[in-house]
Amino acid sequence: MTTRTRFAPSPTGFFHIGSARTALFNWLFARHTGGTFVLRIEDTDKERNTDEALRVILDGMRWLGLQWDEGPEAGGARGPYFQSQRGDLYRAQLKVLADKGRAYERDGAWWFRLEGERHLEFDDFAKREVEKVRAAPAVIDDLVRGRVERAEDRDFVLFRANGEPVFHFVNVVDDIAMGITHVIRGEDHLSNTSKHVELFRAFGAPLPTYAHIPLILKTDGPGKMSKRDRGALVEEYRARGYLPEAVRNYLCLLGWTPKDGRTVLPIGDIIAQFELRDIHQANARFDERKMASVNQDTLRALPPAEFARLATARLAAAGIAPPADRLAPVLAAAQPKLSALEHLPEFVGYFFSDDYARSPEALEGLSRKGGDPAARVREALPSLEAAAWDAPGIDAALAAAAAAHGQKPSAYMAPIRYGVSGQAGGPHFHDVLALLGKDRCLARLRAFAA
RNA sequence: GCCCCCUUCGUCUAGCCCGGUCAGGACACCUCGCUUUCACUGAGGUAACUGGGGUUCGAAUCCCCAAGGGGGCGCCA
Repeated sequence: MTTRTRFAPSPTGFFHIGSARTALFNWLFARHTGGTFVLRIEDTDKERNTDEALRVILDGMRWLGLQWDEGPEAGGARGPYFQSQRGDLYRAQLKVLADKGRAYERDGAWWFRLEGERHLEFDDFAKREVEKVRAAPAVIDDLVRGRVERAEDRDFVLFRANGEPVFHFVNVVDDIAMGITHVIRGEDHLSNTSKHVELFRAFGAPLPTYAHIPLILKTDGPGKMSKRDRGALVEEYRARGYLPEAVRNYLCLLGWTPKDGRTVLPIGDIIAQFELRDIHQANARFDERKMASVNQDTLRALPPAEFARLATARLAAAGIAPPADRLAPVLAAAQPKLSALEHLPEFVGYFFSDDYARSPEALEGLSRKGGDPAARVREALPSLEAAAWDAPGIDAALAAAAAAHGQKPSAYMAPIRYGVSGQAGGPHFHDVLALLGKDRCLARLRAFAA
């Protein structure tokens, strides 16, 4: 039997990192098993569904490289893939349940009828007397959680009085109609799964295999990641210049661990190793620093041509667009030292303009550990002016200045770097000086020392 | 209030199923090295089995209880 998984987002205008991870695990499992990955849009709540909201999801999925086999803009034999277009099916399936005596109308809405002894009881949560049912517990054989039993104890709504079907109903009807074999979703759905099992059984349909994956929690503070948390939205990483394969790689690490012990690895290797049984049971806390570290490693490992392509676009967006022949050597020097594309403009901007920003924090740090940076530059200037402008020549100049003023040669490097770039860090010292050229370096150093 | 899930370094985790290792790795942090900066790199270091009972010669690992964390309980998805 070929596997069929699905990701069924509701277009809210955001692509939450937790949703992306759910989509990712469904995609990974489909790819691992050679199955089909379906994208279904749960847009039953008409109020807040817009084209832009849909785009956020589709663009985000494609950006992460999670191409779906069936769904919007991909087609497929089990469509349409928008729930807003499947109303006839839902009404027909409601009638099926009604004919079996498992659905009934009350207060203008249609309800699912549980099987079991009924009685009235005061409900502490609803704060009123309600009709409870002693139904047999639904049994879920979850690939991640193991055997879970939970009993529903109240009839629940299938169709609202306004004629719209509710999530639990459309979700199950579609999963049956679309032949979904594995339901991989967040643990927040585990308690609701008993409703879904009741529906599958009422329809006489076989249960899919369930895998409820752990949630992603806030970095600090209580609860799961929410839209308002920093780093919670896929589109945020895209805007900041994160590499999609790095974001995807990090997401794999929340709730799953590669068997080979690597943390940064190609997606093909992840697909080959990915098993639902290996998904963790405990919730994972989001760590932006580790994500940044994965992004950094991925960035450094990029083929230089690919790095150059992305870097050029990033710089252009910041208004820095030098000719390719001037840019290429700078980018070659920058790639091994850069932590994120996001920082590229200030990392290399001073190569292309004399109007660059000086970092006050960098100056403060320099002064704190090395004395007066301008004084060091004044000491080094005469020998630099006489130096041959290559690494040995500059080293000799620094050594001469050091000998004359009772300093270590290294004491001059940070002040000189700051003098020519306004930064505390950057490409290798010698690369910076060579790429800027002697004249520009000396001019900047004189200005700084004055 | 009721129900469900979970519990190893600050964080992500390996180990747990099939009891016996100085409880391993990664990120972060700290220290030192690279006559010489750096968002680089190398070498070290700090740091964890939630608690209590039980079974056992022996428990992170098996069982029970408690506590803590998370989720669900809607005519939202």
